[in-house]
Amino acid sequence: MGDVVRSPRERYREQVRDEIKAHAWAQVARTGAAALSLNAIAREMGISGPALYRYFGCRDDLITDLVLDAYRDLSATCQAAVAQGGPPKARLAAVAAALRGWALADPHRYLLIYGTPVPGYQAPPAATEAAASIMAVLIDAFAELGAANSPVPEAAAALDRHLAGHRDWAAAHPATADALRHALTFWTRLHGVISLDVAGHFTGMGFDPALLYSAETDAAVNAP
Amino acid sequence: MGDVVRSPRERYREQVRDEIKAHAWAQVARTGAAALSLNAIAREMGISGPALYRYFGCRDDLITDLVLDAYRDLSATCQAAVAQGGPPKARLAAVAAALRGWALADPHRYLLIYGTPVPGYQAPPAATEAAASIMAVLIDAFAELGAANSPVPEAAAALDRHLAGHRDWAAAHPATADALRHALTFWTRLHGVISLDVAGHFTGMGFDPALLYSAETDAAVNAP
DNA sequence: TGTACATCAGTGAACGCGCGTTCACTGATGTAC
DNA sequence: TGTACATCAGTGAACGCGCGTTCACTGATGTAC
Repeated sequence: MGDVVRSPRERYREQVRDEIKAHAWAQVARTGAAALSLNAIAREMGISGPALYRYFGCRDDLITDLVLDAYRDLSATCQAAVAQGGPPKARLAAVAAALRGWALADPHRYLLIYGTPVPGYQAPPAATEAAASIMAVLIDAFAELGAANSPVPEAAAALDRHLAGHRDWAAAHPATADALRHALTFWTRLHGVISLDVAGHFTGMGFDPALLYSAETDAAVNAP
Repeated sequence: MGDVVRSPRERYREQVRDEIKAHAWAQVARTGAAALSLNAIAREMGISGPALYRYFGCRDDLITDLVLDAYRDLSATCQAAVAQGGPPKARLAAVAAALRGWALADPHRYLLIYGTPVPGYQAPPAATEAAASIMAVLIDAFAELGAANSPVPEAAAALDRHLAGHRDWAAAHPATADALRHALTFWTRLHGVISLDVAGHFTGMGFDPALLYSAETDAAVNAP
């Protein structure tokens, strides 16, 4: 409140900020975040380089904004997918599909948050929190799903015992270690397929990554 | 043959090439491959920048050399792990352990080949072949292991049917689609854990990635 | 409603930096007679 | 064994480029009386 009514100047500022970010995203999509250049953005916008400093303190501030926007957008996408309702397994499948769709729509945006860290750039704490909120969606769904009936292999059971005492990342969640393990596994397996796909490591192999992704989603949802 | 006896000059050339590459690796380890600089390497070596052009045609040639060396080294590491003998499952577990050890020993080396592509750099065909030789190790092991007894879920069965007709990447292998699927799954799952680990996405979460890795290795080896 | 003042977006010049790459050269090392 | 020549590693100057960032400024927009 209070900022609901904005002066024309404030509206204008926000507009230009958004335009800068739009060009930044286009540049990230083209060459990746490491090559992001303030001068290039200014050139594309038809303004001088120093003008950008009215809107962002420095290059890293811009990147931080992009990172946070990406996290927020992905988090919202996952939450929207899970909110479609239905049984837990269907909702998890929906999250998986949404995640892949989001990643393929703009590979460099996915790589910006989950790929090789940008050299010299340190992500802010808010990014970690945003990442945690994405995990929370998964934890909730697996918690509702409950443990599988099939016996848990020893390696997985060992992980469960460990997670029971090492759950800082899910401190706010009352979920069982079983749910935490499933959420972690879901995340790493889907990331495994997506990141190799997005980095081009499947090209030339001649199979359809979508089918591999489906199989992995299914396996992660139904894992013991 | 013929190049077994080398002139002092040839020996010297090779020595300097190796030294350049050693410094290049150190730089990659420090800041990643995208930031690799010929001038910086020359400076570290106490020679002038242009001197490097006696050894590498251009910056991309150096990167290509690093990429190929990384693939070759990883391939040899996996082959050595598999060659330790024992039943297929034990050998696959050995490969998994070797892979993680190799990645953690030099995270940026792993990211150089499996991470976000270096902007503007196109990997040579030889790199794809090297990558295929790593997959071959996995395919062989799973082929020897044979299909699991447990029933195959529908999503996995669908992938099997697809792979039976889309196996360009394993054209040289007589392995069943089942073995191909297991090899793919093994690769993507382990990559999922390793890449998130190496990119620092587990830091602050408070659990031990090694246990997650063990559980995933176990699940991939014993998958239906 | 009109005037005086404050705010602030954007400019253009400049700084210092590091990059990849070329070029003509020097001087040491190796080769052939 | 000694001399003449060819090879070739490495140098230093230079090219053009783009980067992030600062600074003093102009001129338009908004605010207060």
